[in-house]
Amino acid sequence: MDAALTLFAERGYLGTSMRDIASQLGMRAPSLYNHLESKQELLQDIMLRTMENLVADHQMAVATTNDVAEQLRRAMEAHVRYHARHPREVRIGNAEIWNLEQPAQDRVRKLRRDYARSWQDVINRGVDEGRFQTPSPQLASYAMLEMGIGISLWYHEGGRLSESQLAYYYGDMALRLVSAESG
Amino acid sequence: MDAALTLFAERGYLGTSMRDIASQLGMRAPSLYNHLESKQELLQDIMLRTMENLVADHQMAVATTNDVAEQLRRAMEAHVRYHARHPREVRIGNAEIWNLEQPAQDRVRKLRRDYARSWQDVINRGVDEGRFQTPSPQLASYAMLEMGIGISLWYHEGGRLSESQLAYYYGDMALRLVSAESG
DNA sequence: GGGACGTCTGAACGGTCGTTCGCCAAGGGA
DNA sequence: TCCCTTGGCGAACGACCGTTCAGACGTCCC
Repeated sequence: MDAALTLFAERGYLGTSMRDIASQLGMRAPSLYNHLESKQELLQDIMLRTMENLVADHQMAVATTNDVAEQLRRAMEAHVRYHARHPREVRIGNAEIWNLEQPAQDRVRKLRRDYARSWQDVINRGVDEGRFQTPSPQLASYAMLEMGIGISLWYHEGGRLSESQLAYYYGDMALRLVSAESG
Repeated sequence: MDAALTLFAERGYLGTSMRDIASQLGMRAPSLYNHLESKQELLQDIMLRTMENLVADHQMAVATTNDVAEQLRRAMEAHVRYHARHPREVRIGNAEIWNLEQPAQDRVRKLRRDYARSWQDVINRGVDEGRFQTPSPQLASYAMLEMGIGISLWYHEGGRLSESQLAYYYGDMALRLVSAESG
């Protein structure tokens, strides 16, 4: 539900009441229960869908080439584009894991772990092939993941930089981080 | 208050009740009001103190040298060390701005802006001196700031990397990001 | 026309929240 | 000994929370 996305992103899960969401839709709170089970279900749907889409975009991006430097660039571009396009989802995803009840919380954590591991695999392969150079592939991957997250906080569509410029610059920075020649 | 720090960091400001905090101290909630004005006062104290200390550490680090590459390295090291040493404060600082009432919220935002601007100044100077190379000094500064924030989420003292190793590696990555020769 | 269905609603539920109040025990200065 | 301060406490406050429920309305098929 779009209204919930906006409100959760702005005020947080606990800071948003069912009455708030309903009022955004011109209804009263009880009416919501004709369309959903509970507030928690809303959060779980949002977070699971968000992580699954992110991972899907990532895998698609990595699969489009065999050149490891190009893989890293495209992974970063997909990462950045996703964060620029879905800032509300990402903000919720990063802030509200603790408010997710089990077993959904563990499912999201597993998706995150898989995502991080896939990044490390790319970097490790680059190091093995002698294309990348870094003191710690793990730290490099963490840094790259984090770099994208901030985008969801300040990027908005009409800004100085287009989404494509943003993606290109961040892809560039990812390659610099491991001292790679740009693809 | 140390108990509030831990609880706010774990469950969030809205997810923590005065009864929770009191119970962590072996008291009942009303007793807390002998020592503080309100729950909001707790949050404001934590966040203002945190940002002021971070800025102070940063300015101290940058002032210790005139070489711009070394300034960038030391700024990143101070940034990383602060996030590794004060994970609870940083987590709260990043998650709870929206729960800060005015005028404290604007004060914190201003401190953040000043901090970010100081990073951009260093990078811009490096570019002007021909020591750094980057398509966008602003994006580079955002990326560096973000890189540190994640540390507060996963670093703990007994981990595989010591705080000093962490600081060194991240300083290294900051210089790589702007393609600078290490100091 | 009539009943079944989907949807919105006011009222209300039990619970938790931040905070206030009046009371009580302990301790120290006179 | 008396008094005053300090700090902790049970009870209680009004507000708000997520959710339930019985009813009211409209729309469709028969």
